[in-house]
Amino acid sequence: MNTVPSQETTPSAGHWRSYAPLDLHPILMHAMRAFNEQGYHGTSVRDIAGRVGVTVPALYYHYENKQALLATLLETSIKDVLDRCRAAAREAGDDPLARFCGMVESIVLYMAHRRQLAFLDTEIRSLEPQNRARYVALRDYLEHMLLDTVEEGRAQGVFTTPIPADAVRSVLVMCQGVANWFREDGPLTAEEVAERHVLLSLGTVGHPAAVAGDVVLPFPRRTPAGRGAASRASSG
Amino acid sequence: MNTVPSQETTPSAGHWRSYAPLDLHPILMHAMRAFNEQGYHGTSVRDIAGRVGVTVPALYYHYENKQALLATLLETSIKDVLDRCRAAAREAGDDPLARFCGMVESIVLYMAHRRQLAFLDTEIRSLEPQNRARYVALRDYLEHMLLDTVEEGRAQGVFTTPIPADAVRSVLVMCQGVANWFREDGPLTAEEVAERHVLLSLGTVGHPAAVAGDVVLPFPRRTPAGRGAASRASSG
DNA sequence: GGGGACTTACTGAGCGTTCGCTCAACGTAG
DNA sequence: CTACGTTGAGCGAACGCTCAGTAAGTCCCC
Repeated sequence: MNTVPSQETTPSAGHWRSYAPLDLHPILMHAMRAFNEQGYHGTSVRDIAGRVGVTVPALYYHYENKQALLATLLETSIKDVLDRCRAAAREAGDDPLARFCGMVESIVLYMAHRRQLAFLDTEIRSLEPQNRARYVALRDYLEHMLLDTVEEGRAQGVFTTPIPADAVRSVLVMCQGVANWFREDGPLTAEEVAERHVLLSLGTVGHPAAVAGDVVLPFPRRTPAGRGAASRASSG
Repeated sequence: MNTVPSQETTPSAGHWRSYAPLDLHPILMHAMRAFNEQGYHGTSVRDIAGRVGVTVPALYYHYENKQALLATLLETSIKDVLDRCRAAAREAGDDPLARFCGMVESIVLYMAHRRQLAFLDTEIRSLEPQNRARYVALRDYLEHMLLDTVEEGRAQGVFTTPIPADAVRSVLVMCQGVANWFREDGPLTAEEVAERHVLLSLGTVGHPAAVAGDVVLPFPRRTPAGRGAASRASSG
């Protein structure tokens, strides 16, 4: 069966910014939560079944095994980021600066809105080689997309970093990091976090205007300053 | 017993840059490797004992339980980073720019030279609340140190980021990220990676000179360009 | 519209294995 | 003779997973 969320693939403009409540098969939903709280190996099949409110065999009726749960979740997740990032890039057109900003925004929005799915990235180690290979290939593709944009921007003099590959990896790492600390009830909305990370990322790839302070992004805040990192809780 | 590495705390200048081969009690060493490869819950006590070449009870003679192995490893690790980072900051003196660069360099050097220890950071979730609290407190202290420096630099006009707290968190995330992908046999040495991350971090906190290209760091390379991310292997 | 064939979603029981951990006993070095 | 470091044997509990079986629905044929 492997019922998967409808994936929200309507092609309307800016659709990559909109997030309906996560709609996963109940088994996947509870597996995701359990894996987040206890990790893959720390979660038993009985635990997942218990959360769902069914027996263990019912779970095996829907999914081949425990591994398939994780693989399905991770693949669902990376494909959604990739789709949204591609949509953002398409919408931004050919200008490397706009593309870069759109891609970073889309990725960070995902990390915040789909935090629990995105956080499972820490569990790739628990994927069997074949599943991991598929996942890593998709993640590499995302990195490749971003790197192409940065290198084009560099050719046009928009980005000044002498080390685009390292810059892109760092940008992705810090975007991914959002899934580690973002909390819905924190001081910043997902949109604000995305905006801030666009600015930070521009600095990382060396966009002079951003660093000189010439790029003025609106920073609507729910708290006056910025220091309070909401819940620093180091992870699940 | 809980034999712990000699910690290399000689107070000579720049000592935070030097890394002797990791010298851990064999049990800790093999536990570290196993946790890296399979995660905490994915590793059995029997597996660790087997790697060490002793029986299970021998292991329990030296460490209270499996949890103590992880807690000891993580605490050893974070304390070492903290010591080195403090030493780097002390050596840099009062100038915020120099302090910031030194601290970032020291952290990245640690992530590369002590990759296997640093990578265990992904296992904090498996720490019991008490152990986790201690670990997180130390990590927060590190973040606080860096934030103070950045805010002082901001007051002096050295850093222009309007969001220092977010910038610092991002910098730390991207430093920590080094432990995920760095390989000793990759195209870059630990020192080169540290240097590059100093530059990237300067961009992230908005150091204008870095982004304008005025800060020229030497970039000795083992490979001509930079794109090749060595082994991207997503994790352990 | 009644009935056989088939499917979907699920259950209780339990398989064999492995888990973290313990205990009594042992050789050896000081 | 004592303390240290280790061992073989094994505890109870939990693990991932499978089995045979069943209630309820859907389908199409006549």
